[in-house]
Amino acid sequence: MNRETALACRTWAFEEAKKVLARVTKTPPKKGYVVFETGYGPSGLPHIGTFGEVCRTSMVQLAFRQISDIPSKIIAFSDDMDGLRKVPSNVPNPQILEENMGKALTSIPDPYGKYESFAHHNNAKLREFLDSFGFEYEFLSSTECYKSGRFNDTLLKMLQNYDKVTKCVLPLLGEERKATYSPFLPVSPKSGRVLQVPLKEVKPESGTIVFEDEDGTLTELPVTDGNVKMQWRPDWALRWVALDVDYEMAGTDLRSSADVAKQIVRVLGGTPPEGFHYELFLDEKGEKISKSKGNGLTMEEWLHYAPAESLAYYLFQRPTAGKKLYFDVIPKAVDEYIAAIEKLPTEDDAAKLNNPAWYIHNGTLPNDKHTPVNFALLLNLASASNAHSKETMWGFIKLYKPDATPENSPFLDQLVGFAVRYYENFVLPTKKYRAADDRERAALTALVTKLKALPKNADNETIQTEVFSAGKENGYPKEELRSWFQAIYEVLIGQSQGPRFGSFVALYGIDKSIALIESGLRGDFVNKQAA
RNA sequence: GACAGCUUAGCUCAGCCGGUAGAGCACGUGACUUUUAAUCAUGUGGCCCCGGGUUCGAAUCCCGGAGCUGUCACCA
Repeated sequence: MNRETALACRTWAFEEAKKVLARVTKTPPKKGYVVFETGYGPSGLPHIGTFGEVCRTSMVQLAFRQISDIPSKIIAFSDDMDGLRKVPSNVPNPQILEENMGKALTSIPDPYGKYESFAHHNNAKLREFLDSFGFEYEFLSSTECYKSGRFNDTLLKMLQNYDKVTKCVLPLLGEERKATYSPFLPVSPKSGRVLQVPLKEVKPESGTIVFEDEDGTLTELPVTDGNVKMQWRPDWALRWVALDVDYEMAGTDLRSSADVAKQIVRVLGGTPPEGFHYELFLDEKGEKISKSKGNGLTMEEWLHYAPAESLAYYLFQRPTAGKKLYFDVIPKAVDEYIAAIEKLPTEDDAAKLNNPAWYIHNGTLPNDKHTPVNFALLLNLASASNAHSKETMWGFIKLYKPDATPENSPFLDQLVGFAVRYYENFVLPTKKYRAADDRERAALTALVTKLKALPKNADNETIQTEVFSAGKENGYPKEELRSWFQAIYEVLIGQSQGPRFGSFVALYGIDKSIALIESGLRGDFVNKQAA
């Protein structure tokens, strides 16, 4: 990739990368590489926000690689020394967590019983999650950073600037909290809990703080080596300085806190990282997605109905705009991704840099994402054809694209699986069967007779002809044939529209189709629906 | 109240370092099909939120305003 071309690109990812380039051009990083950080709170499991942040940060890193030779890495930082404040609802053995309230997450036994601590469990889940998408990153544990002494120098600097640091945070706090606020949270040597207590004394010269422990004893602890954790805003600044972070993006909800953290970095004589604030996800009505309300889509739901690449595509689109995240955006994202991927090989470098697919595939041309059929078509096909299996779907696909097979179009095969799920979860529940009236009953009965007379391997057209004549011979004049077919769908499939019925029978199987019609005549579907 | 984002076709949105307004869906028409769905072709449809400014020229830049949405206790 030509550097000039890359520098001319104006997508948000390149604009971000250029900010980083300007930063390291001004003061080259002493560590010899550029650090992109993403943060993660391990009291819960990874979710779409986690994915979005790492995904987007990776895109900025990719852009940066096009405009600079300085090596770079992404750090996934886990805040696993935070005290546990709330027992998550979806965890087994909640009493274990209950008993360890307030302790650092890495000091609490794993309620799943698999890892050495609750945080280790959640960290493992995070890594598993990130790895499953192929992200490249270096994992860092807050606890390890504190305990190993990696943060010591910066912690001492924080202590020397205790008043200034505190002053940065105070304007953001409510009156009550202001009174007791301290940027340092001592870990009680007795209970192991991370304490939110006012400090009795701050001793920069000895590198210690004095506070009243839970049992009332006056205790003095060094701020170094994991004896003390920093409250989250200074904590953020702490690792920006200690790890010399060059870039970190954050949601707009953290804007003011990020600004405070930046101030603290300056107090310590550092340069705050570059970064921008992405907007939060909204639901269909433009309201904020929250777990308690249960509105909007979860990451699992998205991945249940569409490939991860489509989600990455969606996340690439204007991160600074609030994005509505609900089911209907998925098919569009999938199809736009498909269109992008099809276009990519034909584009010159400048155009590639404007193509989301380039970012999604880390600047490479994937050769296994081709599909001759788009997702919208598959969704329609699944609903129309009553498809419960990929095989049925493939039968219909072959009518349109005779050359396509699951073997030569694995990505399409994957999409077919998603379309079937969509059908089963969204369309099936809305089906409304009705009973056949007398004319329909006569025609359907005639159809059964005709189908029984056909050879097992009769083709679409032959069957279609029989369907047609069954209607014609049983009271449907030519101009009413439309309602004959409509009746077939309403009685047998529970929809007013369906596939070409001859094709349907050929694929579904003549015997099975006969059984289906007989069930319909008996009223099985209507009864089942009533029950 | 402070700050941020959004406001462009019926819907969802793209475009924005200024140069005759775009896509998908929906809708209309046609082709194909012994019905429908699908597919293909084609078409209708915009005071680009309002007002001002800069400019030969503004959806795009600047100023002012309106509406919608979000964030701003504690915790992280």
